[in-house]
Amino acid sequence: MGTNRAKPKRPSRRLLPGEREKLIVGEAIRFFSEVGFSGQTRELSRRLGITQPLLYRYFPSKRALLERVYREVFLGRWDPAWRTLLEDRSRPLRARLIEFYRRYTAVVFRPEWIRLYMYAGLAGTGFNRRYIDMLEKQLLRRICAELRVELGLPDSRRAPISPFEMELAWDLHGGIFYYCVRKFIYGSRVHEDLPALIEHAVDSLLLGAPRVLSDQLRAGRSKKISRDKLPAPRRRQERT
Amino acid sequence: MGTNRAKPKRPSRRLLPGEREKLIVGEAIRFFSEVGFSGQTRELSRRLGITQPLLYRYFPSKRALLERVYREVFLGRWDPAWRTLLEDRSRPLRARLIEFYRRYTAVVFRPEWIRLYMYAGLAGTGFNRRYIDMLEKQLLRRICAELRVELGLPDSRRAPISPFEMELAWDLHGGIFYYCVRKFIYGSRVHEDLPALIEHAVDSLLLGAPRVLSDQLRAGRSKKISRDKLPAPRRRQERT
DNA sequence: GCCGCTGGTGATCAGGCGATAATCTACACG
DNA sequence: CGTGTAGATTATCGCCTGATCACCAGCGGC
Repeated sequence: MGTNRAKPKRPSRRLLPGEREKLIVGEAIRFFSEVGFSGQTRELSRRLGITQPLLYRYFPSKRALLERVYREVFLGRWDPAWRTLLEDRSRPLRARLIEFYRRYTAVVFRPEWIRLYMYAGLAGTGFNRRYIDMLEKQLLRRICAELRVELGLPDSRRAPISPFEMELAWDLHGGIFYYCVRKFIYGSRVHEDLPALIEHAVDSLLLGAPRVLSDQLRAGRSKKISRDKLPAPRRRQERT
Repeated sequence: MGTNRAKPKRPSRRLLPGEREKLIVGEAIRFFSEVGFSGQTRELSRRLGITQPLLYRYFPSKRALLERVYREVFLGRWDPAWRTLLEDRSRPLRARLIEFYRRYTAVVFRPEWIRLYMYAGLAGTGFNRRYIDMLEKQLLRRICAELRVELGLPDSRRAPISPFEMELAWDLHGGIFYYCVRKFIYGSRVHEDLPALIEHAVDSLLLGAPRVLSDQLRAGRSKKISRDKLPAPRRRQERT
C-alpha cells in the first residue's frame, strides 16, 4: 500500500536540535494518545518522516519520551487566572462556575488530553495522582468554599471542607468529564451543546447541594432521614 | 524472584474441558482487566499454573480469548428486573432511582468491569458502542420518560425524548460512573459512602432538571434566558 | 576546497511474543 | 495390564520491537 509511498526523501534534514525535538514531541502526543503506550517507535518515526534510530538521539528510551509527553500535556495547562475567576465574589457563583467550565473544557478536555489521561490512569502512572491532587486543591476545594459562602453556611476556614462535600464537587466535575469521555474515548455521538450541559450540571449542584449539605453540617449525617418525596427544596437557610 | 517459586508442579492436571475453560476465562478477565489487551499469554498462563500452549487448545487465538472475555463481562449483567423497578410508579421516582443505582453499581461498576470497559473504549472495539446503545435504550430513555411523568410534562410517547434530555440522564449516570473511575482506575482514595453520593446525584437531577427542561419544552431553547442569580427554583408546573 | 562537527541513516542485535508441531502422560475401558 | 484417547507439556518457529553501532552527509570555519 503506502509502504513505498512514504519513501520520497522529503525530510527537511538537518534541523536545529530544538526544532526537531519539538516536532517529535508534538507528533508523539498525537500518536500515543491515539494508540496508547504500546504504540511502536517505528510507527511514530514513520509518521514523522524520519528513521527510528533518530528518536534515540533525542530521547534515551521510549519511556523517557513518554514521560516527556506526559509532562507536556498534564503540566502547565492550568491557567492561574482561573483562580481569580472562581473567587470573584462580585459575581454570582453560578456565573463563575459556568464560565470556568467553559474555559476549562476548551483548554483541558480535548481528545489527546482525555485519552492520555485515561491511558495513564489505567497504566497506574503517578501522573493522575498528581493531577488529581492539584485539581482537588486548586478547583474542587475552592468550589466547596464558594458554595459554603453562597449558601450562607459556616466559613470553610472555621469548619474544614468534609470529604463528602468534596464528593459533591466531584459529581459536578465528573458529569462534565464523562461527557468528554463519551465523545473522545467512546466516540459516541453526543448532543453537541456542551455549554447547555455545563449550565445544567452547575444548576444541579447549586440546587442539589443545599439539602444534603445543610443536613450534613447540622447532624453529621448520623441518622438518615427518610425523604423519598420529590424536592420542594426546603430552603433552610435564609441568607442575606 | 518468584520464577521458580511458581514451578512446584501443582497443576490438577487433566481437568474436564469445561472446567479448564472456566478457569481460563475467569483468570483472563482478572488478568486483562489489570494489564490491558497487550497482556501476554505467557504471563496469563503462568498465573493459571499451566503452560502457554495449552491456552491454544481452548482458544484459537489471543483475540478469540479476548472476545470471550468481553462477552462474558459485558453481556448478561443487565438484570431485566431493573426495568420493573424503574417503572413502578407506585413509588416516588427518587426512591426508584436510588435503589436502581445501588443495585446497578453493586453488579456492574466493579473494578474488572470498569477497567475492561475503558480499555475497550480506548481500543475502539464495538463493545462500548453496543453497551451504550443498550444503556440508552434500557436505562436513560426510561429515566427521561419517568422524569417527564414526575414533573407533569408531556408524555414521552407524544413528544419524543430530545437529545438534550438524554444528556441530563447522562449527567446523572456520568457523575456516578466517574466516582467508580476515580476509585478503580485512578486508584484514588474516595469518600467511601457511595449510597450518599447516589442520593445526591439523584437529587441533583430531580432538582436541576425541571428548570432546564420546562424551558426547553416550552421554547425549544431558542433564546437563552439570562439567569445568573441562584435558584429559588421556580416550580412552574403545579403537578397533582 | 578540505575538514571536522553533528544531525541523520542503514544494518543489525537481543529479547519478547503469538502461534505451531511433536511428544508425553493421565485416565477410562477391555 | 495393555491400549487408545485426549489433556497437557517441551521445543521451536517466525515476526516484531526497543535499542545500538558504524557510517554517511550537510554545513560552518580555516
